Amino acid sequence: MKIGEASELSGLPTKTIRYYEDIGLVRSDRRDNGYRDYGEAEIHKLRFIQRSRGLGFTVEQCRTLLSLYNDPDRSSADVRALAENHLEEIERKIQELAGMRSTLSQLVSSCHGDHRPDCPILNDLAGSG
Amino acid sequence: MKIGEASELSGLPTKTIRYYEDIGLVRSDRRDNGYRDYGEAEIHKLRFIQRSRGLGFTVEQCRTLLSLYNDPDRSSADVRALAENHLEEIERKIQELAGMRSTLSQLVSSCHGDHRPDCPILNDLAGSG
DNA sequence: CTTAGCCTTCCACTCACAGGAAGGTTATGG
DNA sequence: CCATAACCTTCCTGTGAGTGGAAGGCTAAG
Repeated sequence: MKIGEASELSGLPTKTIRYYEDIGLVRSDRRDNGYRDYGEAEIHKLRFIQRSRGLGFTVEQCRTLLSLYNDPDRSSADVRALAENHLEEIERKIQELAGMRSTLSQLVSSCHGDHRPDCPILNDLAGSG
Repeated sequence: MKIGEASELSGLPTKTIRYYEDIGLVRSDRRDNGYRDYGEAEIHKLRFIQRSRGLGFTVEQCRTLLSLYNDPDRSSADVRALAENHLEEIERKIQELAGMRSTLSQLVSSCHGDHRPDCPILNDLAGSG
């Protein structure tokens, strides 16, 4: 199967699949004409990565997850630890964004938003609040 | 005042201040020895940027905010529109992260996390769920 | 025979800096 | 007078995770 079909089946852009090959995350066979050729196993791998990325794991974490997936002697504790770390990271980001949202929504609602130049948002950013 | 003190007063690393100068966001005078020299006005500007960045505005949005701040004929509606757009962006990111958190925390709690290789997290990523 | 739609490689760009090398300046201490 | 430390300068490279585009090869259909 050519890269276009692999793209459709995996949900990843062809550019991204080539990039993953560049960084050694996946591989591909080649046909005589130089085209990449994918089998079921690689598609499976690509979908695995697509799902992992969709949960916000970094590409390096995906690499680790893949190697854990392919290691029959892994312990589920290792996988869980990785996922827990990532979950904490997500939690941290949400907290940070929630703080911004809180401040910003206050500022937005305190700004009348008309043709006049007076603006509490700018006043706050300027430190006069 | 030299860049080190400007850094302390603004809360921005010296590297960042030089970068902002590179991209034309701020400026600085120079002493005879080539050192950057900052006055009150530039410090004020740096703090303005620091606060704006802290609320998650992009550097380009900071540039716009600064020019609005310096424009006596601005309308507060323009500022508010910018802030509202940004607020929506933040909301979107929070939603995305919350979705990840939801899925991930379910997966983490369904994984026993011991020495055995069987792992619901990997099973899910592999699409067998 | 040409056109469209695939595919290839390679290079540059994104964003917002951070790290580090190589070297100049200045304050302090002996 | 000299050494040393703590500043400062410019310039180059790297980050993460791709995206965009150029220049060119392959192939099926009309």
